[in-house]
Amino acid sequence: MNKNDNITNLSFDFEFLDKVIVGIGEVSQITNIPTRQIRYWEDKGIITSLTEKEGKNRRYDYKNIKKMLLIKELLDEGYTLDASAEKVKKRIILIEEMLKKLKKDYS
Amino acid sequence: MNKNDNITNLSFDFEFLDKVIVGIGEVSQITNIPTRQIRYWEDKGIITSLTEKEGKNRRYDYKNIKKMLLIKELLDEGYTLDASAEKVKKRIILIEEMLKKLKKDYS
DNA sequence: ATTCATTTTGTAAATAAATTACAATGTTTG
DNA sequence: CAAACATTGTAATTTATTTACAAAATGAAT
Repeated sequence: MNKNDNITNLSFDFEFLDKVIVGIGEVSQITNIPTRQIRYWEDKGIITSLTEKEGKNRRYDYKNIKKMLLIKELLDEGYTLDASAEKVKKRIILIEEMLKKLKKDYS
Repeated sequence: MNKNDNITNLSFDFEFLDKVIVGIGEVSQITNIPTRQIRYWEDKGIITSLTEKEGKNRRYDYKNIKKMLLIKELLDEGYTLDASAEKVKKRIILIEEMLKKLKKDYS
C-alpha cells in the first residue's frame, strides 16, 4: 500500500494520528474531562504535553489523549488514579509499538 | 470486532477520528497552512467550522482538516482554489461514506 | 467519626491565542 | 496593463489558557 492511497482509505490514516495535536480545550471537549482535571493529571506526571517544544500553551498528542480516555474508563470502574495510570501504561506501550510499526509499513 | 478492541487496534480508531475537533492554530500546525489562509477559505465557503455549535472560536473536524490537506496538494499541482475545491468535493464524499460505513460496522 | 492522603474543583490576575474588519500586496491570465 | 483571484498584514477586541493560590469532595484506615 502506498502513501497516497490514504486519501480515501481511512483505515490507515496514521499520518493524521501521528501529526494531530490538540489544545487543552478541545481535548476537554473530546474526552469530556474538565480542563482543570487534565492539568492536575499532568501536574502529577500521569500525562505529558508538548508545551516546551511547541509554544506557551499545552498541546496533547494522540497518545496522551488516548491515555486520558483509558484512565477515565478505569476511574469509572473504581480504580484509583494511580492504579488507573499504572494499568494504562502497558496499553500505551502497545499502542506506541503498533503506531511505530504501522508507520513503517505504510509509508 | 467489538468496540473495545479499538483500544489497541488503532487501524480502526474511527471513534477518535469521529470525535476529534481541532482549533485553527493546531490545524495550521498540522497542515502547514497559515491561519489567515484557512479563514479565507472558510469565508469563501470552501471549508466549514463548527463555531456556531461549539463555541466562539473555530473548530474543525477530521473531514475539514482532510479537505484542507487535499486542497493544498492540488494547489501545489497548479489548480486554482476553486478547481481544487471542486475536485476535492468528490473525494470528501467518499471519505464521509467510508467513515459512516466503518462506524456502523465496528461499533 | 475523625484523621489523613488523594483527587477534584474554584477563582483572580496575567499571558497567549483567535476574531473581525479593514486594507494592501501578490499572482495569474486574457 | 487591467482585472479577477488569492494571499497576507495588522490593530483593536474578545476569548481561552496559565499559574498559583486555596477550598471542597472522596475514600480508606485506625
